[in-house]
Amino acid sequence: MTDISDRYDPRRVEPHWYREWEERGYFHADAASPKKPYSIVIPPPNVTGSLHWGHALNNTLQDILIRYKRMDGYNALWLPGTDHAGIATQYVVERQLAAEGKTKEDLGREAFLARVWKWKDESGGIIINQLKRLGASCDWRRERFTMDAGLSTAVREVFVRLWEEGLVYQGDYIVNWCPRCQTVLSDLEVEREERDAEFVYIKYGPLTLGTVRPETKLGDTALAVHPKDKRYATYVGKTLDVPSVDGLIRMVVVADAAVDPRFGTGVIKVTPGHDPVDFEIGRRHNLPTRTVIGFDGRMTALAGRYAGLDRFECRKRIVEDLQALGLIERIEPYRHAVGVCYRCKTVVEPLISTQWYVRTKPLAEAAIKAVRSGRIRIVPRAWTKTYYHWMENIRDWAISRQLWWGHRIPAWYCDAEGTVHVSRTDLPACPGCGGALRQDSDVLDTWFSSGLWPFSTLGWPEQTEDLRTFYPTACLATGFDILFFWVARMAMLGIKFMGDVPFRDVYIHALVRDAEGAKMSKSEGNVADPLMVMEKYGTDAFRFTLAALAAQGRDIRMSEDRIEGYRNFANKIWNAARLVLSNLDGYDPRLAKKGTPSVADRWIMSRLQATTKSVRRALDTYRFNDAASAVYQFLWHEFCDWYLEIAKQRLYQTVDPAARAVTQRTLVETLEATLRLLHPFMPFISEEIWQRLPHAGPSVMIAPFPKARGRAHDAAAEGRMAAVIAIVSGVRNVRSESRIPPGTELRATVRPGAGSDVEALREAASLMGALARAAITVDPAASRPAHSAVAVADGCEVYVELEGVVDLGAERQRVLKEIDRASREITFFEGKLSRQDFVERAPADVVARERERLAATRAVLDKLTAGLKALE
RNA sequence: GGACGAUUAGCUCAGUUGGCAGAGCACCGGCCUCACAUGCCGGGGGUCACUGGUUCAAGUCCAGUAUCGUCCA
Repeated sequence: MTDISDRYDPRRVEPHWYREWEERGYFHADAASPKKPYSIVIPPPNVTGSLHWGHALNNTLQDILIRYKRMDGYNALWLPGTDHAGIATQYVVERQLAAEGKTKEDLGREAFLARVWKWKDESGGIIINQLKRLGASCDWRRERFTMDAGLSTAVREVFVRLWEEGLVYQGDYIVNWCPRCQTVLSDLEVEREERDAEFVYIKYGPLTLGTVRPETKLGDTALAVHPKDKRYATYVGKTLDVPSVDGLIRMVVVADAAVDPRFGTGVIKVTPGHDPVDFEIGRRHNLPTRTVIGFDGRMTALAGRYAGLDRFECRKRIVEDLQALGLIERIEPYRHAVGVCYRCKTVVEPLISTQWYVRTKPLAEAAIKAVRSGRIRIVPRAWTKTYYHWMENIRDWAISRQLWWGHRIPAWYCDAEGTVHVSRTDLPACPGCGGALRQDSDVLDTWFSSGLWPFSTLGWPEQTEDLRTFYPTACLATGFDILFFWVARMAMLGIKFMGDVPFRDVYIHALVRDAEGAKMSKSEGNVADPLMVMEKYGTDAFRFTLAALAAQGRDIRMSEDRIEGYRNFANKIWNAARLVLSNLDGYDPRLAKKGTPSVADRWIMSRLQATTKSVRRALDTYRFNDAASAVYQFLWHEFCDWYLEIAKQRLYQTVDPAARAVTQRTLVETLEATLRLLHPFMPFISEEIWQRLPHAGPSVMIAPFPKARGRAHDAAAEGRMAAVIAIVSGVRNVRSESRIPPGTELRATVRPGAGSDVEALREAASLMGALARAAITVDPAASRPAHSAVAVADGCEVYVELEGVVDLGAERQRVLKEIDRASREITFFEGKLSRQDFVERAPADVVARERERLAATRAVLDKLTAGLKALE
């Protein structure tokens, strides 16, 4: 391995291993395997999408889980796929057509759909290759698309069964309409955007009210006030003739609790045709509806002389006309959030239209129960509240979309009979009269098919082996932004159609933001392409960064500094491996059996066990950052900083071949096991190095994940190493603070403390000396040499001779600093222990611990004080 | 207006059951020591937003205040 560079180059390593794993079939899960199943379905990215930071985080975490479980002996399935993304995909192709000067109507439905499929086959699913670049160990043989034949069958089956049970219905309701996309949007597809507007106070006879939408005045059918509002009580139930743009109009005044008496004047106009709240008020009071704005965003014939005007143009005209008539009291600037289409940002127009709905209440009840009973676990717990809140206030789900691209609604109309027929199979003729049928022209909301994803992808409605083995899935990992869009719907539909929850755990992770905290978004232009970042720093560093940041509550602020740090970590591992590999000449495992492990050998093995335990516990509870930092800490600050330095001493100084072999074995075994711990986080570098080390099996990817053995904690070795580390650090500290050049060889004497193991210290003396660059002797009877510094380490006194080499003033400063620190601690402990309450009421072990600490710190102080005197 | 969340080192953030405040980066000092300068050694740095309360003990539990954020009206 000495032939390879001292810089780790991920570009030379990564593409190779991914291909290898895939070709060897490691990603594939066998439904017939006797192993315990562990399955995850991917949140399907849009087929139009390309990898952004959110995907990168989401899929890295899933890959960590699945690689961990696969290594740990589970039959691990990660099922990938994409989503047909109705509006987005149709929009992409429509834009292409527009560039050719054509519209989808020019092509006709069938030709247009053919065009979309062509686009999908040629340009869709870029993200799949990007996921591979990320190292995602998905079972690509099971890749699915929401418009696949099988999934389409599932969609129809679900629609028909819901219809048969009365859970799907058609109705005239107020919907969110996008005049540009010419489709209805679900509540969730409407985004809020802050915009400046005018709050116009209009006189309605004796009353005045404020509105930001004066154009809807033409659709007013009532005025409303709060029932308890005394100011207007006399008007309630009265009919007023109020002057308006076209003379007097007749308005009834109703009382409704939906009115906020503190907002504006406390009076609102009611426009049931163009406002969701007004729509509800209208139903409660049997008010008529006037639709004055059409699906094209222009005023309808009912708008009289305003007919044909764009709704915003009309707003201006109405205000002008009202002003001319003296009907405007005043106009105030107003900033508010308007609903816009999540896709094209056009202001959404609430309109009444006929749509298909899912009756969600009965489905939601079961989904709530699943979480309450613990059948579904939401992690972190805090999100359960949000889930309940949404589920308990759920509104019926508008599932029809006026698009062409998607699952066409399986409903046929017989115009002759005036009947509707919903069917699993295409209907050629009316089952009643045999006459011609017309299929509903709408398609279903994309989330309708996504809601079936955890079981439709496994073959449902067929009772497949995959379904039996892998449903319910173990975990669903997602950002909180689609908790309602998707997670809630999967829960409802999974329970309904599978009779069991679709997943046991829902792990909600943060959203990725840029270093300034802004949401990463293409329109903001603040996005560093994650693929460029992977290219620059390596996929492993990129993934490790995401894992290390994953714990953060709601946001992750991404910064390149952090990624660079983990790139350095990868390089560190690489170089540690180079050191190990270059010292394996003549390594004979049989010879190692004849040797005895040193304290350092036992220590690093013990630390490895502790690390293994931490990593497992962290991964089992979705604490990815804890897992990542446990590996990082161990590998860098224990294995590299201490063990490798010690091992070098033993390898270069020891003549005993058995001892040398033991060291080699410890190096190999520790590094090998650590690479297995690291693999889920950094799959590529771990494989590359693992392959070069002595190992069992064909790939680290399918090697067993390390297990923590119960009795592996070696307290004796850890105690002895703690002393070594403390003494070496003590000498180094003296050197540094006293400005002694690193090259100067020091002389130091260790006087063991009361509880020290003198023999162990003697054994470690030369080792400590090498690490501290000092000649160290251990002498229980030592007295302080003149002109020496004293360090107190693990109860021992360490005298460092400063004869000639040193600035005594600096040394005095150092000791004074230590004395100050110890004194402050003593004050703290004394204060605590002097309180009667503490001693009497705190648990005995806590009190005892504090007493021990006080005694130990006092001993340190005594030694330091003596040391200071000796410097005078 | 309502709900939820946040406020800890210069920055970005951890801190699981209350028991001596942590990491990474940045900073300061010293080192090209035979794996690594993408490195090594040493070091400084915090009234845990504020005010009360519970407790022997509060960053952690409770109430309120302030500022910021997200979602919903």
